[in-house]
Amino acid sequence: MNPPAVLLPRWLVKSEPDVFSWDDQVRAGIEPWTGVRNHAAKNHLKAMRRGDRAFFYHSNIGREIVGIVEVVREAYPDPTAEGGDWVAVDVKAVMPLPRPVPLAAIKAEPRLADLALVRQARLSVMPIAPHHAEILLRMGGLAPLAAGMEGT
DNA sequence: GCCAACGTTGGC
DNA sequence: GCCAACGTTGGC
Repeated sequence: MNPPAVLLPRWLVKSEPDVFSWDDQVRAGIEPWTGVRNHAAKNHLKAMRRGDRAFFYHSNIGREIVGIVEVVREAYPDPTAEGGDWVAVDVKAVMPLPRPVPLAAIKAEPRLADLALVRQARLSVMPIAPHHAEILLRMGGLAPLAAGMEGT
C-alpha cells in the first residue's frame, strides 16, 4: 500500500494543544489563525496564498507535527488585535499525519538541521523549503504529490 | 520548574 | 541610537 500523496506544505504553524489542538481544528472546520504578535511570523502569514498547505505542529505539549492544513483565506486584519497591523489567515484541516513527527525525530535527522523549527524555537509561523517538506512528509507517512498532478 | 533565546521597552 | 531590564516562548 503506497502512502497517500499530498501537496508539499510550504509552511509550518505552531499551536499549543491545550489552547487549540489539531482535534479542535478538525472540529472547527475553518478556523481563523489569530494571535500572532511577532513581526517575522506576521510577514510569513502575509506571504501565505490561498491553497498553500502548512504543517500543524503541537508546541509545548506533544512537540510533534500532527497534521496538514490548507490556507482558505489570505491575510486580513486580526480581529483579536487592538491596534497594530497584525493579521490572521483562515485555515482548514486537510488530513492528519499517519505517523506524527516528533521534534526529537526532526532534531535527530541531519538533513533537517537548518530547519527554522530547530534553529528558531520561538518562531510560531515559518516557511518550509520544498526539500525539507518532502523529508517531513515521508517521516509522517505521506508522499509528496508533484506540482501539476492535482486530481490525477 | 528552570533557563536559553530573543523580542520589546524605556532610560540615557 | 545604545543597551540593560524585562517579559514571553517553548524545549528540556
